[in-house]
Amino acid sequence: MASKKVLVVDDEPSIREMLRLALAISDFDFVEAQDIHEAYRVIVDDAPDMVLLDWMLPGGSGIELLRRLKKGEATQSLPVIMLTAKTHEDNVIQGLELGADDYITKPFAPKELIARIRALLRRASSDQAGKVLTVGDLVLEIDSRRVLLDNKPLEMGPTEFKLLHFFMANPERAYSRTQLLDRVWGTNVYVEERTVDVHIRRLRKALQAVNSAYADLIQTVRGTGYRFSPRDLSVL
Amino acid sequence: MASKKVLVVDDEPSIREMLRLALAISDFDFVEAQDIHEAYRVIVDDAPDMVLLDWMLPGGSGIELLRRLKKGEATQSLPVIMLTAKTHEDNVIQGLELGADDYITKPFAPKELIARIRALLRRASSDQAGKVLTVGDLVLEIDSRRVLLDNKPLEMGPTEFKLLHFFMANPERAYSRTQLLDRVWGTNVYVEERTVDVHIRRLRKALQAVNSAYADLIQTVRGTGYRFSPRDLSVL
DNA sequence: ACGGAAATGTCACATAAGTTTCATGTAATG
DNA sequence: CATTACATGAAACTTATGTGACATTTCCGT
Repeated sequence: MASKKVLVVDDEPSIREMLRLALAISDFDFVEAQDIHEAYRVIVDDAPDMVLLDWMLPGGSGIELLRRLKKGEATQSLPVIMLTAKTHEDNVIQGLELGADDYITKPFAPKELIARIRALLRRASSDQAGKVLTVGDLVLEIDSRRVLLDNKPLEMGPTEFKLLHFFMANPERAYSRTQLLDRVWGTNVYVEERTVDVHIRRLRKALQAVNSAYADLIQTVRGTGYRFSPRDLSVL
Repeated sequence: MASKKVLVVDDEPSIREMLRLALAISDFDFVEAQDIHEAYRVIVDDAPDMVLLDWMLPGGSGIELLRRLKKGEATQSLPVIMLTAKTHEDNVIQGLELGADDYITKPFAPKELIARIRALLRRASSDQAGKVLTVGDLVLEIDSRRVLLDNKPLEMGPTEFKLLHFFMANPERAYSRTQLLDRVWGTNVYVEERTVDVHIRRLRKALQAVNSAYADLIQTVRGTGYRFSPRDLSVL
């Protein structure tokens, strides 16, 4: 299973390093940012599964980032745990009101932090359970791990399933091969970029086998990568 | 006998810890949740045999969870004991009306709690008696511990029976080997994941021996685990 | 307590399925 | 057209699952 990716936002390199280690031991993927600006960029580009957010940051407090995240459609359900100093209890309240999911006061035991992260990710993924993604007559069932087109099951391998899942969850946007590798294959996997092409082809093939109109959902964006575009589906 | 699994839903870590101990002493399995969201997820994923539900919870009172459980087909018969503060007697009435099976007011003696849990589980398991699960011509009789296909008895060991029972109660969903071990073998059992394969094979073999079409009910979901899917049964 | 049947879990090997890379063909771009 | 990027088929490889056999344990009847 691809491990979950945690974004750590803290201006102290030493703290980031400590967290990197703690997370690595528990088999989490790790990305980092020193300020909220960088953090936002990482969230958009790397799509972490959750955020560990320090409250005291130079150049815009964590609260600002949190507010921004909760405003955005795509980011509002991203789980956030805040890291606060013990003294600022009012920040905690403010943070929770703004939609942080949990908080932990510094200094903290890595073990506890990991436990909280696990709990939070579990909670978050249970929101996914029972969910079904739909585009026209194309249905992707997460629970049963199946894809149906016109009520007929589609044959595809695990990678194609993940790829389609990603596309259906992120339509109408072009992704580079590198981005796809990062987000579908997982971080720190190293394969040729061209491999993506092959899986795209297999996915198209699977769709085409049942209903050829649906193969066009996956569009090549020359010089960039690929895009999943329900908008252009003539059948709809 | 696999011990019964009790889910404790309480936001106080200290109370969860106390209950964990009390339950461990009496040889119950234990799972926990801090809020109703997490609780629901645990119910779906870990299938506890009953729930100890605190009434006062942040982010959605216990009443909400209870309502949700009673609405769901699969969860409505799950036994629930509520934990309430002495002062809120009206909550008790409301809870019982909604379908809680029993209540106990805090503070309580662990001994009494255990007694109530035992009583409730006894009651609940006798409700199960006489029940029969059916998929097409496949009939599983819970109390006689028998399986019939086309009116002919199927030969299988207890583990295969439990496995089939679980599948028939939870169709159309892919389960990992780990999940199956958790839910069919029981918590804190330590066996190889691949053991599941062997039992799956024995179960398929038993089905095939009588009616080969039914062997396809148990599908391999490569990279994930297995799925029981009546939907694809051509005979229906 | 004892022997034997039944059930279980583990292993080793066979087979199947899926993935990546590569070589080559084809289409877009300026 | 020359160039670049993408599509595609197939080989080489990797990984996951199926399967039979066996050692061990559990359960019974004696």
